[in-house]
Amino acid sequence: MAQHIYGRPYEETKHGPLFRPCAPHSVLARLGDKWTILVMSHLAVASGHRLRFSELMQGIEGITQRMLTLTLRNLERDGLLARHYFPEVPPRVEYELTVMGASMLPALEGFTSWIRDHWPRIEECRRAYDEARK
Amino acid sequence: MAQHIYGRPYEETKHGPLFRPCAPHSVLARLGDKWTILVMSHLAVASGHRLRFSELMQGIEGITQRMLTLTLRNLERDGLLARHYFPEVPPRVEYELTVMGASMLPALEGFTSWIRDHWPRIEECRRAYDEARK
DNA sequence: CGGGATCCATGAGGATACTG
DNA sequence: CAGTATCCTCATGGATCCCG
Repeated sequence: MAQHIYGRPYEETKHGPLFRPCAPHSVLARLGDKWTILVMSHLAVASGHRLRFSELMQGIEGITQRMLTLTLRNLERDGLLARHYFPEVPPRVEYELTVMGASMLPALEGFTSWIRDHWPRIEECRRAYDEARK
Repeated sequence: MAQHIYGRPYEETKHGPLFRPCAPHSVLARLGDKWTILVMSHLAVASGHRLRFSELMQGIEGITQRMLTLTLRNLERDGLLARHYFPEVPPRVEYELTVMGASMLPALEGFTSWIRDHWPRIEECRRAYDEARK
């Protein structure tokens, strides 16, 4: 029988619950990568007007051209980002969040605040753990 | 000046907002890995009684001993999981979520439901994107 | 039983150079 | 300006074997 806990599906077997890796996890995996949230946040702040490639680069400390390009392509592929290309000389490209993309960060806000509230304790636990095994 | 958007900090400069990679992101990165959520979910279902290493292995399809060990160690290090070791022969080890660990999945539930609601559309966007560039 | 140790394949991510 | 194209390093994760 299919069950859920906190939105995650599992099957109830005679040996106990059985969890499987599932496809939607790719969304969390993407969010967990190094630059995605920073790019989306920058676009969210700009909400209303689009941002150019160079503006995004300037606004995200340490990102390289390559990683910005890859991050933007992945977001575009998922339908979270719209890319507007103008074949002028020199070329101009503008980016903005789609409606779906704009709805994502607010949905994550509850968890973001959980992290903010618990981060000091987590850091403390890590230090204690590392210290005990040094 | 320090500002925030959806809980994420950034600095307002004369060239526009500036975002930096920040440490708490490691929590999201950990959640984005392959097994963490499945392990935590299994422990959450068992809430009230502890689970043994072998029970966790059985309940998570495809996980190897090595990855289960690594995932458990990381959770323990962050203070999300408690490990109880009994030096018998053969040895027995029991795991349970800490109070902080137990509070994490509920905090994530809002975003989990966002994923569930938007997943079909994301899949559709990916197919369309891949099709257009084939 | 619950790992640790080791080896290996893959992919993320960084540095640099080049281009339509 | 907004990328590609290469090359490189390192971390993640899988497979296998061994051990107290």
